[in-house]
Amino acid sequence: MPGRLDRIDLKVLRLLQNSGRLTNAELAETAGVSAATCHRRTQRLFDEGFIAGVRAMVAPRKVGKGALVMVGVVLDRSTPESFAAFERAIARLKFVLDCHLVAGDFDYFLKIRVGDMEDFNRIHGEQLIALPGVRQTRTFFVMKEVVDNAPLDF
Amino acid sequence: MPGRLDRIDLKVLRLLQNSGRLTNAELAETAGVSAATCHRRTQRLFDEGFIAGVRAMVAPRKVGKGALVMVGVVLDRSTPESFAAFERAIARLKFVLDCHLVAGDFDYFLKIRVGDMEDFNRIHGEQLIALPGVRQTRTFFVMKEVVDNAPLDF
DNA sequence: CGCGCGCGCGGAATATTCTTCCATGCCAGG
DNA sequence: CCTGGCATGGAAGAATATTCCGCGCGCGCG
Repeated sequence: MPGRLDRIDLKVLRLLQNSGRLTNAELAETAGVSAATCHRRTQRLFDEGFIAGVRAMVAPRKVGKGALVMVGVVLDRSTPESFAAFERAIARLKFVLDCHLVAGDFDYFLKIRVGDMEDFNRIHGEQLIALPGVRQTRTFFVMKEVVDNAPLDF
Repeated sequence: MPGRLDRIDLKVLRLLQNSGRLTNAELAETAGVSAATCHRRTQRLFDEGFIAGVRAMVAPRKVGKGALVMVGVVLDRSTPESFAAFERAIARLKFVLDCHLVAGDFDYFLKIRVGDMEDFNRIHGEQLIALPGVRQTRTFFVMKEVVDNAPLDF
């Protein structure tokens, strides 16, 4: 790990996590350093990979992606090639927000955003169960999003 | 819903989702409109809630949150009060990134970020099973993050 | 048809901000 | 004490944001 984070770096990180479009001037004032110093600190956070990117969080319902579904997947075989093929295929599916290889009753957990249940059923039938090596899937429709994509606490 | 999105709005939305710190000038040029128009469009996207916020995505491993865990939760009773109490308590736990009420074998699905397994075991024993109304939890350690928090496709 | 209205556009001007350069202060090692 | 390395803040020129203005277009009404 290239560098450690002092109090100011942490402050900048937290500020940018909450408001990614804060100007450098605003950051500097809140963090209590000069604009020049703040600018250097911020750039370092980007350059050294502490900030992987800055993203506008689009409201899903506003763009017709109001339905959230969690899906547990079990594969036929537990071979490295089997896993690799599945993961390669998953990467093409844009509606998959999360895909994690897990230990437990499932091989993978998926988090999927679609327009509605009908939308999901089509996708499930046409694309999910057709993924390479899939033995079974278990679908958990989300009825209420209590917390979705909360900011990281550090 | 207040307004629809034309081709330019969509372009700006997608650009900002991928690079939330693009300047208005850059946005304008890429979207093919004047800076003034682009500025108005962008502000509307914020004002009308199409963009819920802009967030710097902090690299979890860089800040000591490299471990991801999915947890299925079953409550004792399925009453509205029982759900409400659980949700209220969950909101205080900063390490919970997602908490969704689902239909199926579980009542809730949680996505949790911590430092490591030991960290999680402590939290599980001290905080998760102590949440109001929890009958049982099932833990799925994430062994590989294939896709994490992918941008929305719209 | 012609007219006026509303709307969104781009250009221009001002205010703000970014970005870099430079000189200073601080600290550790010789 | 001196020296080198390093991070800082101030200052200045370049870039940007934000607002104001007049224009053109389409639409509905007289």
